Amino acid sequence: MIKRNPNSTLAFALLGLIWQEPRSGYDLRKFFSSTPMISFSDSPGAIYPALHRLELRGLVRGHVEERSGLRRRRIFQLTARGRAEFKRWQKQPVKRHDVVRNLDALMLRFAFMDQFAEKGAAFRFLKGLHKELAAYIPSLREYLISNRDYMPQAGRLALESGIQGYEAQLRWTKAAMATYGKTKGERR
Amino acid sequence: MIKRNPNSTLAFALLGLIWQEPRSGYDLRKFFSSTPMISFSDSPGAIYPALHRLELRGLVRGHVEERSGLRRRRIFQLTARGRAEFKRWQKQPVKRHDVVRNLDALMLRFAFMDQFAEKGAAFRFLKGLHKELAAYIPSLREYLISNRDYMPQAGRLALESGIQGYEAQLRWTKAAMATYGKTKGERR
DNA sequence: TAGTCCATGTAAGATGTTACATGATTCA
DNA sequence: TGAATCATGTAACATCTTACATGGACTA
Repeated sequence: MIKRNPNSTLAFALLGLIWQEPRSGYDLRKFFSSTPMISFSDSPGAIYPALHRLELRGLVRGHVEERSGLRRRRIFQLTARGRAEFKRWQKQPVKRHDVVRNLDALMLRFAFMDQFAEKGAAFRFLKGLHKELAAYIPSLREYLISNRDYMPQAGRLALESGIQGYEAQLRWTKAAMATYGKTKGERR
Repeated sequence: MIKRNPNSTLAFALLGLIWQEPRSGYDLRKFFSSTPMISFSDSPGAIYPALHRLELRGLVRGHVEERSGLRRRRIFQLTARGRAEFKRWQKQPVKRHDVVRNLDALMLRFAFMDQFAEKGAAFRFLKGLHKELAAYIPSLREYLISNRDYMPQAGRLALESGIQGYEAQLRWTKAAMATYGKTKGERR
């Protein structure tokens, strides 16, 4: 029977890394702890159960590596199902909800975009992200203007921090689109 | 017996809002869904259980509002323990771990800073945040420089997005410190 | 009377955190 | 021999998500 649970952000991070090259749980933990993907937990209590779930769902397959010395490692690879599921995740349209609640997951999706998604997916993703940011930022600005006088100073500043963060993201999005436009001769 | 569980980010958001003024679960849900705090879930399945936990732990107290018509509301107030717990949370030092894994919670802490924390806490918070950002950003830059050539293009771009987000946060932090310096005559 | 808003709640289920446990190998 | 590193795992616990349930009052 097919499990109908949506995979977590961690699950997709694992799938993406394993697709890049087969890796063990330990490899993945080390990757998280020693690269900017440090924003993911490298705790064994998160990673090993997540890998087992992926295996149960048929998205990865692990096999024990034979080697002398050292404790045996289980190396995981993506299955065809795993690759399909990852692609499905990558090509979902960018929703406001993602921008508001889950920007990190969105950027994770993008990070693997030109390795595993179809041609043009990265550019489409950026266009969608641009659209949602360009719609969301003014609504935050309007809230600030209307409520300035009723908000405590720190609250006001905190909101400005959020707005400026989204504005930086918007600038990045434009620059990234230009990159793809140039590199791939993509047109709107 | 005293419960030793750390409260969640949502729990502290609820405590801060209830401290501002007594509110019902419904008030809190509406606040989340209609302001930039939309980044919190307004789902009843998150909010009502969280309020019950806070009450169990003695951090809030709810009482049923008497009124004709409409269904009764339970209005919550902070207890002395709730206020103490919130202050304790606010004055924790800024750690790199917070910057890397939980920047949103950090900004929530700041958002209530000049209402409920002691004088000078906001400025100290900003100094700590500045220090951690100024230390973390170069380590991301160095990773990018060392690994540029081995990273896929989208991965590189995603990392740049993260760096630029942190840089925007750093600029904001400096500007906010200047605000407090001016307003309060605070000195380093 | 049907729909919408006010208002609070629970149930099932998955995921994540922290802490603990274990065992092999290498190196000082 | 003790410490560090490689390597995988489990247990307890809390929290969150989604979906469902309920019921009063207002209004078109």
